[in-house]
Amino acid sequence: MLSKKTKYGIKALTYLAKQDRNVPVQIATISESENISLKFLESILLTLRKNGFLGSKKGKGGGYYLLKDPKDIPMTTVMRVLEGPIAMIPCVSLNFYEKCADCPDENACAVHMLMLKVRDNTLQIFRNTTLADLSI
Amino acid sequence: MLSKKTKYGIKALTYLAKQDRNVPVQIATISESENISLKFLESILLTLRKNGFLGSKKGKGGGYYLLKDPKDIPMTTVMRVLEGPIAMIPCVSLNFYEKCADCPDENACAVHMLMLKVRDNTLQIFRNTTLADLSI
DNA sequence: TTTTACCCTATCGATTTAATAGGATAAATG
DNA sequence: CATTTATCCTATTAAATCGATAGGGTAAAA
Repeated sequence: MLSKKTKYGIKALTYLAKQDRNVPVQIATISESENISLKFLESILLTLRKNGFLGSKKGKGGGYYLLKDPKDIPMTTVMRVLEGPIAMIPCVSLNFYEKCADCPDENACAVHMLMLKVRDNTLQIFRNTTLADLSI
Repeated sequence: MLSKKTKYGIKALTYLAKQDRNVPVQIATISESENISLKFLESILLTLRKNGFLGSKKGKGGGYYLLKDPKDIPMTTVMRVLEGPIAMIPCVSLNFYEKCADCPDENACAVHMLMLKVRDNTLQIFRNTTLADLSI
């Protein structure tokens, strides 16, 4: 299941991608437009800022804005920051690899084999889809 | 994340697919071979039996066995019974569809658009992969 | 100096997950 | 027919995660 954090994060990024990058947008504006709890969204945008996606400005006229061109933001990076691993199981994860405790041989494991195929495909989609593709 | 229930379920099915279909295999045998908690595996096999994948036999010489040829068991059916929806979000699910409360228009939603692509791809893999493919 | 809006940490209730406990039922065996 | 074997079934629980909220701190603009 995709977490609401990720869902809301993508919606917020998409919202920002449709705006003028030089004009900061307030959390409250996005919150109301996208029907997202203000405080929850606040923490999500904070995460996105700390991870280099957003810039922010305090005080009157402040808010958040995209730091990069949407077409230079592949969904892999967004997903990894908000959702964590793209793979369904750690033993096939590129960035969050972990060995299964119960599995003596990964190469002989049916689950590993199947989930590797799924990960390859999903990864390709996320790599080839940028924020710009989602903001039309 | 793939649940351990699904992971263990697939491993157990794979194990059974490698055996003679006419000879029941005891839970304890699979549990030991695959390093799965016996009681947990018991409940998983029960689910698989109730959903038509396995047959069972009680008493001495009893155990579980596959009801169908592994090549006639696509992973879609296994995943749906053990894991639930294949889609990452209910609004793009075929079998477990639910509308998002916050989303006024699915067709204009970035998350919907992205997750639909992922679901299509993942579904294709699960449809084209059978238990036989995983049991080599 | 007041207002505005982001910054940051802590906490909480609800849900889900993985596992366990403990006995009931049915089939084979001697 | 009693005993052993192995599945059947329900309930419970500990831990983790999730979504959301609370509440005050900080910086910038007017």
